[in-house]
Amino acid sequence: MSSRPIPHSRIFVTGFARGLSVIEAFGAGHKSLSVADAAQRTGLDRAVVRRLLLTLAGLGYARIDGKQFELTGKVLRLGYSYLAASALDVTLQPYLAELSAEIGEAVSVSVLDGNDVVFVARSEQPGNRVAFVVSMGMRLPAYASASGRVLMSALADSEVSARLRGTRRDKRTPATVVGERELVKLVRQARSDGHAVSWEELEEGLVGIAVPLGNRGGTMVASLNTNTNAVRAQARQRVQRMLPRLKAMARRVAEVLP
Amino acid sequence: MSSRPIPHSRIFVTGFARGLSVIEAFGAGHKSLSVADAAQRTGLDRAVVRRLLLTLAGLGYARIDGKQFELTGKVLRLGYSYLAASALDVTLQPYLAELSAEIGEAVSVSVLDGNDVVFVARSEQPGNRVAFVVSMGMRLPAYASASGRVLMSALADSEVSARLRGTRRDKRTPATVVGERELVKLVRQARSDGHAVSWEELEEGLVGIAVPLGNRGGTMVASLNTNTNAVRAQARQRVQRMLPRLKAMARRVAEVLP
DNA sequence: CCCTTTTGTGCGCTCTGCGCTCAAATGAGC
DNA sequence: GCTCATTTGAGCGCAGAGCGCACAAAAGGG
Repeated sequence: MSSRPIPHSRIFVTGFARGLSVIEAFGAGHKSLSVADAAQRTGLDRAVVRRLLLTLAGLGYARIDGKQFELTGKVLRLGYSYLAASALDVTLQPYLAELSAEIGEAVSVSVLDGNDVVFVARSEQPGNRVAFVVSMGMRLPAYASASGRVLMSALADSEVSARLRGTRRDKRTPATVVGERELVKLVRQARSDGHAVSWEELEEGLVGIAVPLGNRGGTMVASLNTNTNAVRAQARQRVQRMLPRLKAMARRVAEVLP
Repeated sequence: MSSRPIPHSRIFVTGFARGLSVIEAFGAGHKSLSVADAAQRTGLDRAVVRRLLLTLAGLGYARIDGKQFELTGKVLRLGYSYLAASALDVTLQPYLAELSAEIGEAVSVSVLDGNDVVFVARSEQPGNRVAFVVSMGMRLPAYASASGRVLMSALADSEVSARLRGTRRDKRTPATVVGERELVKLVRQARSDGHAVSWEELEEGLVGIAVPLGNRGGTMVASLNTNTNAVRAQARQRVQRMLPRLKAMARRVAEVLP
């Protein structure tokens, strides 16, 4: 006679949904959780959480240490399913490497998840020539990053406003734009320019440059971005030199994206 | 009268386990799956898979496009739970940046998952000074990488043998060691040396260097690694110069790891 | 040492979700 | 365009999975 949150839609596997929420209950500052901790964080009954955690442990996604549960590296496979699936990572790597070498800065590819930009591929050019892929997972707030504005430019203005309204917008640096109307205008700008540049809005000294990555059909699937340093001399000219190269690469990549 | 794989252990949430296997059914070359595809790949009944996929979609982890399902960026949150939780990423970042600057090469931290080494943190030093974290997810075969050997050195020899036997060991370069006995010996070597070096075993021209990262209690929690180029002159001396710095940093880091 | 609070777990009952089934859609062949 | 074959979507009755109560066992607190 207690909780009846979902009226059993008959096509919804409650146990699965609850399990996923348990995985997400881990996170910053919650490396290990006891059954009771996890129950509190998810709002589920302790017995339920216990079964779910033991299931995770049984499958190797978690480890039991006394009464504390910890996720194992295996959970990365779940996220990896997405990355490997959206062949972005693998398909794009040679292009990213080439572009990175050309412009002398690390380049990356990101997609939109809610109000965050999520990085899914990256290539760096660290003086040393051994190409080494490390990708995935990092999140940035969409409103304050060039890539976020490019990605949001694929949405309708009303949707952009709605998302902005639903996000905490911190003034991360003095230059960060946080006003909803202003941001919508910047997204519109990105739409018509076919690129976005963010000057020290995310971090002092950091300039973000992003262009949309479309497929042959012309639908935007991701954003191609790079950064440069605002404090070095001639940052402006540098950005102006980089932009056409990013766009040229985006055009080439469009041919190979499904 | 069909499948009865698990006799209901009473603490195992089947729906959850099956759901996770559905997520993993996506992956390289399987960006989008129909209900039937996913059913075949997981070996589950179509009706079951359909419910699970619809559940994923309902929660925003998947998107429906006609009869094809696709994972969304939200699944990265699941893996991210692990990364954020194992504060490795955040805690280590300043140390990694310092080390990377000191030795002039990208450095990274990895953990063991089964037979793979998984990267969980990284810092690069790409000429530009803007520190930018991109981490997570990349996998390498443990047997052929320095970090893998260091990480396996925390296991008992018998366990190492067992894992090696259960892995396909390709000769990725002429230098790759693939013999089980030889590899066990190398792991033992890593254990007594407190480090491992892999000369062009993973990729031609690439030298991997790894040391264990322990916590105060002395239990190994990860591996700290870097790479250098085998073809540049004096690679050997360079490795000899880098090793003590890696070890010194590992000692410092041990103080801050839980 | 007793009492309070927190945590772990057994177990009966109900409601979930399984997987049979059939219907609808798709498409192949003529 | 019609028929047949095949694939996909859903309804529904039944059984047993898993819910959550309630008790037990630790873990403090005074």
